Amino acid sequence: MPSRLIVSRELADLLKLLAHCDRLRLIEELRLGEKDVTSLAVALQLPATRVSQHLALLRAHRLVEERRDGRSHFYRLAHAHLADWILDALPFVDIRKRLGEADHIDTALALWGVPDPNSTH
Amino acid sequence: MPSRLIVSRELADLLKLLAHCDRLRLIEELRLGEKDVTSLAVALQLPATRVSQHLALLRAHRLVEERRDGRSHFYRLAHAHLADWILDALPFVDIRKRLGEADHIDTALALWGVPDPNSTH
DNA sequence: TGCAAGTCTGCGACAATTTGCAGGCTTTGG
DNA sequence: CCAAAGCCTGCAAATTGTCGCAGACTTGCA
Repeated sequence: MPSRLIVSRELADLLKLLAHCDRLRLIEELRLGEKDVTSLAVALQLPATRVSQHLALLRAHRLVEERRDGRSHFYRLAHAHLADWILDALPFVDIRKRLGEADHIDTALALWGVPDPNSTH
Repeated sequence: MPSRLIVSRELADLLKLLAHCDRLRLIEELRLGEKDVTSLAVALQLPATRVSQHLALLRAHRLVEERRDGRSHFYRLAHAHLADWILDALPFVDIRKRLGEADHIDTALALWGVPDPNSTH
C-alpha cells in the first residue's frame, strides 16, 4: 500500500515544476490563449533562452502543448483551468507578506483577468 | 505595476514550500485533525527530526499551527481546505506516469478519505 | 533534584535547480 | 544557395534545498 507515497511523489513533482516565479507567470500569461516564445519573453521581460528552457520543462511534464507555425513556436495550456487552480492558492499565502501589498494582489488578479471576489459592485 | 511579479513570487514561495513529498504527506495526514510529531513520524515512517524540520517550515509560512500539551506538540492545518486544494491538482499530473498505477491513485484518494469521483455507486 | 521522553535548532555534507553562454537546428526571404 | 530570425539544447558555475547528526530545551515523574 505505497499508494499514498506514490501519489505524494507525483504531486510533489508537479508542484516543484510550478514552484518558480517565471513559470507561474508563463502559465498565467497563457491563461487567455496561445502565444509564441518571443511574445512571452517580451511580456515577462525575460531573455528568450530562459523562457524557452522553462517551456521545455512544462512541455516535458505535459502542462503545455506546442504548435509550430513558420519559425515561431506557439504554446498553450494543456489544462485550461490550471491557471485558475493556481490562483486558488492565493488564500494560503502568508498574510504577513500581504501587509502593505494587499491591493497589489487585487490589482494583479484584475490584470490577470480574474473578477475580484471582494468587490460587490 | 510589478503587482503580477509580486504575486507570482508569493505563489512560487508557497508552491516551493509544498513541493516536497514528505510535506505533502504531512498535510494530508493532518486533513482529519491535529496530530503530534511522534504520531506523524510513525504514520509516515520518517525520523522524528525530519518531521520536525518539515513542520518548522510549514509553521514559518503559517500553513500549520502548533498547540503544546505536556511534552507533545500538536499540529493542525491553518487552512482547513488546503489539503483539498492540493488533491485538486491530481488531474494535472502527467498521465504517462499514471499508466499501470491508475488504481493506486483511486486507492490513495480513498485512503485519504476522498470520495472517488469516477465511482457511480 | 535528577532523569527520560518529546521536540527543536544549528551545522555540514551532499544533491538538485537555476542561469547565462555557446553552438545547433529549422524556416523564411532574397 | 545563403543569411538572418526564431527557437532549442548542452554545459558549467552559482545558488538553493535536503538530511542526518549532535546538542539544547521543556515537561512529567520519581
